[in-house]
Amino acid sequence: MMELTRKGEYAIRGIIYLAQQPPGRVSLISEIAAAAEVPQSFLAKIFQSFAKLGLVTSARGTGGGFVLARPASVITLREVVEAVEGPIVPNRCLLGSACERGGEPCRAHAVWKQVQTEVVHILDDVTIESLARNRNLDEVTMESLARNR
Amino acid sequence: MMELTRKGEYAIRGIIYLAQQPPGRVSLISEIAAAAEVPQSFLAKIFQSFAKLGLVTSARGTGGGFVLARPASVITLREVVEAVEGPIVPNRCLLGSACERGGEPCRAHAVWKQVQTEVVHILDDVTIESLARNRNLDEVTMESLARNR
DNA sequence: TATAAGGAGATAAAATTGGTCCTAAAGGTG
DNA sequence: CACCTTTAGGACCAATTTTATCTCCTTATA
Repeated sequence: MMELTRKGEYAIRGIIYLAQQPPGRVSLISEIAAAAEVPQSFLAKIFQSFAKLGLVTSARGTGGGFVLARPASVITLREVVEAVEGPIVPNRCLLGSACERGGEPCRAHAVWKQVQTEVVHILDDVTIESLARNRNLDEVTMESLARNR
Repeated sequence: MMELTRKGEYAIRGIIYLAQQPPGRVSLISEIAAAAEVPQSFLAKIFQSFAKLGLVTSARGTGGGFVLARPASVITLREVVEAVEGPIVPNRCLLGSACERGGEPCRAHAVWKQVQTEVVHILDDVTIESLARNRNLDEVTMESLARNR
């Protein structure tokens, strides 16, 4: 349950690669795909989404390619995931008022709302910069644990 | 992203109905399906899973049907969801060591672990009894008013 | 005129959302 | 006891949707 698809996985791998490049360096989709080990044609569409949402800047033609549109420190994991997977919604009932049966929202409505809030909060607190940084995961874990009290 | 399927939705609706019955009362799958407004043939399979996992007790033949195997107060939402949707896993990489690339786990590994822990914790804290209970006093009030008329 | 992204499909495989039909168990009846 | 009805168990089927790619054509640009 609640699984990220390959699209989300590839999106993260791809944008982390971009974040690891020297600032301003332009990367080709072919280069990113090779480095992140993801299918190029698939990644191309993922980066189209990124560009449309203003996460990356794209340029066509010779010398074209992709660059982060903002510093990696102000791009959150949530933005990246939602860019390709859509909003984080543990149950459809959180979208339209689609869970109303007999005039009442579904019994678990408040629980799903809580799950959504929690997950969004976690992903909002993770920047692409922190993921791109070369450090051991223990440190990252300790940090987020500390933030969460 | 991270959506519960209809199977999970139906599972919750179905077991809540069971929890709302007088203790020991046996319910037929046809009855549960009608009350919860879910396809009977689909619900039958869901309850098979419940039975196999010991969430409900089933009996065949005349007088047969389903009863909760434990008090609703000690059945958690997590158990119900995992019974039909499988373990709560926001990313495949949390299962086998399938996210290793170049000897390293994926960059976001710790984040997914944290998400998993959080969600599991929330769902573990919700009992079917709490979901089955009448939520607001207004409803109860309206009901007894209607009865007294 | 290369080059590289944008965008519109096309497609195969897998998962979802059901349904059908037969079997097995349990109770009731003559 | 034999038999019939009832009700869950289980195997299998099928339509639809989603996932995961790929291909090809267009557009912008150095």
